[in-house]
Amino acid sequence: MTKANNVIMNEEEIIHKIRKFNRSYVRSIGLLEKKLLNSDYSLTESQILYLVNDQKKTTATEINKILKLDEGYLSRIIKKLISKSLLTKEQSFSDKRIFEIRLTEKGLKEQQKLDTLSSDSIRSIIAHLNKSDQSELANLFNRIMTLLYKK
Amino acid sequence: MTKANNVIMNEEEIIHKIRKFNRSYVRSIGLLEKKLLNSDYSLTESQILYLVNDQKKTTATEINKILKLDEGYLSRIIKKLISKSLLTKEQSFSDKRIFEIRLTEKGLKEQQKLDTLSSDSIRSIIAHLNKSDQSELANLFNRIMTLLYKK
DNA sequence: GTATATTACTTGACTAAAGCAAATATAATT
DNA sequence: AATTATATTTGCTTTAGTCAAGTAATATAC
Repeated sequence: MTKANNVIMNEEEIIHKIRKFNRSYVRSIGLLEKKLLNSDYSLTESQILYLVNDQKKTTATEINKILKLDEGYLSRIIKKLISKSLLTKEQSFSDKRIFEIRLTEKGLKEQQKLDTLSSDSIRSIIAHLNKSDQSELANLFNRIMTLLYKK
Repeated sequence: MTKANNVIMNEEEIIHKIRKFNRSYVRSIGLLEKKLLNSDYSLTESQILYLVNDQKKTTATEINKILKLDEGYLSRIIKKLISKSLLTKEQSFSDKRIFEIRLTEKGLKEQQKLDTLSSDSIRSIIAHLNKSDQSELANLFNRIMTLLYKK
């Protein structure tokens, strides 16, 4: 794996570099997402479809542990996606407060379509790099994930 | 600098890793921003203040080359920030279509406050890492910037 | 040099996104 | 059995963002 060089930076410099990255990267990803979701689904809707697909069976509360939306707002979005026949909602037998949410066939197709669009948009931002640089990039992202989130 | 290892991945895997990063990282940064801007300024407003400070003197058009907002919306936000005495707007002498935008003293103070909050929020996500890992992290972000944007 | 097009910005009217608080239903706790 | 907590929904409001038309100044084309 990528080996760290051991030049210790001061905290200010570290934070500055991260923030600089955030400004460029988060902005460019944001613009890409906006463009590519144009215009069938909102970003939030597509995130919900992604999560439901990822978890196969889920609930509003589960989704909201990740997305942290307003509960009423989430409830309405789910309702909307059900009305478009992308999701189903079924009351749990063992706990009737809970409603299990799943993708329909149509929902799965739509989510796969969104997935492809999202992959395409990433492809476009790495297209100018050769294979070796692209692989390095993936390793860099991966290493950041490890540092930030695996503990 | 960080040395690439030369294992070439296939494109699918590369894109998968980048998207995985995006989901975690962009989401966590988004949540942080939301929390910390609570609640004096919107994210867009604070971005505008950041840009005006960065560029010292700018225009709506310049800002929008970066933020790509609706022009009418931007116009209104600027108006709002002027009404809060954070910005000034002055018609250019050489081209009277153009209005030069600057931070006021108060605007500068507010932007510095936001800047501090933003730095604090980054500090909080790297706090669990030792100095060496923090430096590595900054280098990783920096290297990504180079790969993606410098060409 | 005047008509036409373009640029920079603004305004009005609107839709979409998101937040807040109260309400309903069920389950868990005391 | 009464109280508290969880999961979701609804009504109402605010904030964010879009669209199209409009004004003013400048640049370009004939």
